[in-house]
Amino acid sequence: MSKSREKHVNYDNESLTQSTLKDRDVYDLLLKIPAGKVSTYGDLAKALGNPLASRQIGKILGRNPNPIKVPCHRVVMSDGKVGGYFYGSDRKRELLEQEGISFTDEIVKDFKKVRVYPQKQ
DNA sequence: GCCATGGCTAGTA
DNA sequence: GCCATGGCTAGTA
Repeated sequence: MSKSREKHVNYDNESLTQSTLKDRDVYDLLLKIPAGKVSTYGDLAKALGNPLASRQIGKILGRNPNPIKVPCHRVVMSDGKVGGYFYGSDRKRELLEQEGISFTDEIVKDFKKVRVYPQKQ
């Protein structure tokens, strides 16, 4: 795999938050997922112009600086499985259920209906 | 080398 | 299940 680094560094005030620019982009997208809806790691990656970066999205969500404000629990796997969560998948499912999402056998019920595709704008 | 993924394939029922 | 993916990190020198 390519080892080219090309590290992304912020030089504006936002760099003080110790989030990379890309992290910020991900969190901004998350804020566009309303309660009761979900999106997927892959969809966020596509929305940010890097369709193969779904795993990186997961890692970025894992270091979400503000789990209260930024709803990373609304991001699930492309097949409707719950996916990981800092506080555990069970907690993630509970949060989603509180927002009206149902599960059958660990899979989001009516996945197509509750799935949204946030765009960067 | 990992990894909060994804998509495709084989192989079962 | 399997393995490609790609960016970050631990750990060596």
